[in-house]
Amino acid sequence: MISKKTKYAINALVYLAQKPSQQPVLISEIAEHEHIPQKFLEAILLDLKKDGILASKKGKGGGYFLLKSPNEVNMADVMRLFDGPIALLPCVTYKYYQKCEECTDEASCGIRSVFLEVRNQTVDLLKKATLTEIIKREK
Amino acid sequence: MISKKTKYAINALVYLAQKPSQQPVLISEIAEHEHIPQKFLEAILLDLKKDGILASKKGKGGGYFLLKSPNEVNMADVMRLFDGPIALLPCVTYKYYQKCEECTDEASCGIRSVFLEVRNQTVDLLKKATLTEIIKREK
DNA sequence: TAATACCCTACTAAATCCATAGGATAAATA
DNA sequence: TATTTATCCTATGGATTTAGTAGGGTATTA
Repeated sequence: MISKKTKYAINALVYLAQKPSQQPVLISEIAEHEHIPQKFLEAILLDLKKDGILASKKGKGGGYFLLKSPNEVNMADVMRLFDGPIALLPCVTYKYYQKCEECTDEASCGIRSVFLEVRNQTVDLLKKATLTEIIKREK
Repeated sequence: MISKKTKYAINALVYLAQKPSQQPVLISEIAEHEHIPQKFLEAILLDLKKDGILASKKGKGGGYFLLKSPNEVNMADVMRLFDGPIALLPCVTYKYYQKCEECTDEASCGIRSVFLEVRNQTVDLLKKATLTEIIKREK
């Protein structure tokens, strides 16, 4: 299961992607419309900003807006940002790789082979799932 | 990521599947060979027994052995037993289904559509991943 | 300069994970 | 029948993660 944080992030991003580009949207507006606790959402949007997906404007007339193009933002990246690796085993992840102590030969491990396949298929689907794609599917 | 519990369960099952059928194997032997804390393994094997995958024999000459055939035991079932649903969202799982509060029309939800696809593909792969299949891949 | 709205740190309740401890129960054997 | 063997069962605990809340700081703009 993905965390609520990731789910909220996706909801917020889909919402922002449907607004006129570069136009700041209030945190409170997103929070209310998407039913997300506002203070919690603040932290989420900040993370998305630090990652370069969103940008913000302070003061009156401020808010958050998409920095990246909606077809550049995919679910694999968002999930990794908040929940870490997508793989189900540490030995089939690239960035967070960790060897299994019990494993003598990784290349011939049948368990690893299965979970590597699962990971690759999942990452593939999630990379194709951009904001543009999600919005397209709403119709 | 799957829990250590699930990983240990899979390791133990693969080990047992390679032993002569119906022949009891000591918890201590599995624990040592697969580098699993013995007391922790006890609880895991008990769960597998309650689920009908394993059977046990008490007393001298006792131990655990596979009750189901190795080609009937798949990774989807094992993962569900210990970690719960495989799906990444509560609204795309069958047994543990839960509606998203914010969702007005599930059928047209683009996010759900994506994660339903991921779930189906994953479950498909994991169902094909039986003990027989895993052992076959070791070679 | 005052209002607005994002930014930052710290804290917490609850749940989950990964075990460990200690004994109860059942089966085989001498 | 007593003893050994090995599974079965209950309770407990530390560490980490999750899902927030509280409260104020800082920058921008009208």
